[in-house]
Parts: sequence; C-alpha cells; structure tokens
Amino acid sequence: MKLAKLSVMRLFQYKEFLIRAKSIGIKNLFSDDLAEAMGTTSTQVRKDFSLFGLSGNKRAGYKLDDLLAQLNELLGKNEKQRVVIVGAGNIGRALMKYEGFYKDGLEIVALFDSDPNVYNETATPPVLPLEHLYEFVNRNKIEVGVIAVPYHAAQQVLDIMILAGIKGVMNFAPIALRAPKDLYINDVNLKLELESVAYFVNALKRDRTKNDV
Amino acid sequence: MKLAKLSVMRLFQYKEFLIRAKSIGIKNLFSDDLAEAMGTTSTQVRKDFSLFGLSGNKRAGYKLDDLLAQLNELLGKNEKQRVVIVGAGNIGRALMKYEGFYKDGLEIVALFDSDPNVYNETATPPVLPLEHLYEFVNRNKIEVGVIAVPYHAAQQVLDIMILAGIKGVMNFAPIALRAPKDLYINDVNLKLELESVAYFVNALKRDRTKNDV
DNA sequence: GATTATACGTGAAAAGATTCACAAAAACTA
DNA sequence: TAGTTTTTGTGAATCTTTTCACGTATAATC
Repeated sequence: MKLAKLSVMRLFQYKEFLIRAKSIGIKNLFSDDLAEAMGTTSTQVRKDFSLFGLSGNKRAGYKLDDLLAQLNELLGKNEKQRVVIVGAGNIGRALMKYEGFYKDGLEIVALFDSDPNVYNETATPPVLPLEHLYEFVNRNKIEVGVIAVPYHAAQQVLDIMILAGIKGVMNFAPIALRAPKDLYINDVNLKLELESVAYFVNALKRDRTKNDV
Repeated sequence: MKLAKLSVMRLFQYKEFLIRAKSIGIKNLFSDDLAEAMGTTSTQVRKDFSLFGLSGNKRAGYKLDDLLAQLNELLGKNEKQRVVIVGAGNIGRALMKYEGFYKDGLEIVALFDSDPNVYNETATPPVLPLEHLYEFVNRNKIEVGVIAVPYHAAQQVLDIMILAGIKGVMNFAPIALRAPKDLYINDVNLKLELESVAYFVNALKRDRTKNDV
C-alpha cells in the first residue's frame, strides 16, 4: 500500500471525532458533518475514505458504528502497541503522564534516562537507566520509541534503538537523524512550530501594513 | 508574500544548524553541507533560499555569517515575540520550562489556568487565573498564544484570545478550532503523531510479510 | 411504482511541492 | 590571462495532494 501519510493522519482524526459523536448519541452522519467538524471539505473526507476503501451509503451517508468499525480495522485499534520513551525531561514526562494513549492502543511501558536521580524502577511506567534500553527493548520486542533527549544525544539513542529492534520513532530532538529507510521516523519540533507561528504573525502584519499604504 | 509554510519551517531549521556550525568554528559552507545535515537535498536548500532571496557565492558557497544575518533578518530574530500559554497541565508546563525559546526571540510571559491550585503570581513566568487572560493579553499587546487545555475548553479559550488581540496560535487540543482566517493556527496533535508512528510500523510489517510470501 | 432529491464515489483538473537540468558566475590552475 | 572546475540560481518537468465535476445509487415523496 502507498504511504498516504496525510490521509492516514486524517483518518485517525475522523476516528477521534466519531468516538465523540457516538458518545453523544449520534448514529448516522454525512461527509459534510465530518468535514465541518474537522475543518476540511466533504470531498477531502470522501477522497480519504475512497483511498482506503471505506464506504457509506449514497443518499443516506454513513452509519457511525459501521464507519468506526471499518476505521478500527484499518488503523489497528486491536493491535496494542507498546512504546518506550527515552529522556525523562519535560517532554518525556509530559507524554508519560498523558492518559489518552492507553485507550487507543498505545501503552508507555518504560522511560529511560542517563540521570540516576530520576531512576524509579517501581513506578508505572518505570524510569530505568539508559544502559538497560537495548536489553529491555530487545527482550520485550518493543517496536515504537520516543526520543526526547537533547539533540547531541539523539543519534546515539537512535542507534541503540535500531539495534534493539525498534521500527518506528517519534523524535523530539531538533536534528535530522540518520537511519535505514525501513525505519519510520516522525520528527516533531515544538520550538520550530512555535517559532513559525511567531513568524507568520509578523509576516501577516507586515503584509497588512504594506497593503494599507 | 506567499505563505510557503514548508519552506519557512526549513529556513528555521537551517538557521538552527548554522548556529551550531558557527559555534564549532565553521566559516563557509555549501548547499550540500546544509542538505546533508538536514536530511534533504542541496537543490531543496537552494530552492528555499531562492524563494526568499537568500544568496551565496557561485563556486564558493555561502559565508556562514552572511547567511545567518540574512536568515535572522528574514525570520525576525530581532523582533522579540511574547507568548502566553493557556493550560498549566503537562504540556503547558513542559513548554514553560523549555529554556531554548528565549535566545530565539520567544518569551513565555505568563501561563493561565482555571485551577486555583496551580496559581502562582510570583513565579516567572507567573501562573494566573484564566479570568485574567483577556485583560493581560489586551494590556500587554500579546500576539501569540498556546492552547494546551482539554479539547472541550479549547474553543472558548481561543475566542477570548481572539477578542483580546492574539494573531497566532499553537494549538495542542485535538479539535478543529473555528477562527477568522486572518488568525494563524498551528495544530500540534501529539497523540496523533505517536499513533501514526504505530500505524506505519504495523503497516510496513504487514507489507513485508506479504511480500515474503 | 415512478419520480425526484441528495449524497456518495471517483476520474480529471488544478494547485502545491520537489526534483531535474543546465546556464552562468566565481575561484582556482597553469 | 585563458581555460577548467565547481557550485549557485532558477525555469521546466515531475510528483503529490487537493479540489472540481459529474455519473450513479439510494432514500424519500407523490
């Protein structure tokens, strides 16, 4: 299957919305309703569905339960995915504490750090010494990892992850990591995202004042 | 100017790399070096530069100091941008504690929350009651805000921000916000990002086993 | 049961982003 | 200083994603 990354991301969002819609008793909906809720267009919604073979009923739209079942099948709700986080700093701990993961099949099973002051083997999830990363991942067959360490340590951590069998990484370190291409890397750079907001605010302001003249 | 969002984001990343390169004594470099460091191509680098009128020297590449000066000019390093964060939960506090912002022109001037237990007016940045958001933003002419509240509160917070004069928002709430189109919104959905990693790991695995048969 | 209205599904067109290909400028060489 | 090499800068081509346009199925109405 082609990796239609943006469509997949939207499918997850549709799913999220459908779960909420279900919880308030909605049984049927149209692509327009989804589009409206997601800030996109009904065509986009239907195109995404079309790409992945999700279908509804002409004239009557979609049955929420059916659609949700199809999405869960497609997005793999049933396969629980265990995740390790490396770096127990601000971001690592924020992710750890986020309760929303579990119900969607994501389980944070351990954090790792190089600072002995933060070790806590009895917590859930435990915070373990970085030296145990390889063995832990390897033994427990973990496939997804989060890198939340300073940039100078990130490549090193990734190399261990790869050796240990990790197949997909969410990377918060602001650096381009080297990896074999069968590893899936998702870079998330929060500073960059915030900087870009500041930039566009300024850019739009400049634009506006220029046009006023 | 056209909003070439992806190019702008890359420009910020080039800048980040240049700062590091400068700190280890590099004086000149080629588009190839930048590309290599960023995991992209030299053509992409030059195209980005071309789009924004950044130029170097044929055959001799780029003088690091010149390039950095041009980037700072373009990306507005000099204009300090003050930011408020609404929501003093895990993500809000993680951002607050991140020290990397300040040196790049971003200053977190206050957090806001609805929970009296987290108020702390004397801290830096202070954590203030949500009711003060409008007045604070309005009085201090803040233009950038971060929404790090649960999804059901996000629209309400945004509405206040808009009234108070905010022009750009980084939104961590997993919901499509309604806003006039002169407001710049950057949605960041961490759960979605992690879910998608898990999805692609599974998808690639399925693919691989299928091809092995 | 025939007619009509509505919303889906999807090729085709458009828009947006990346890569190609090469002319031209600058530095180095002899 | 003439010739060669290297790297930039950018139109054109390609690839990707989104939007358009419309045929078709289905529910509702008469």
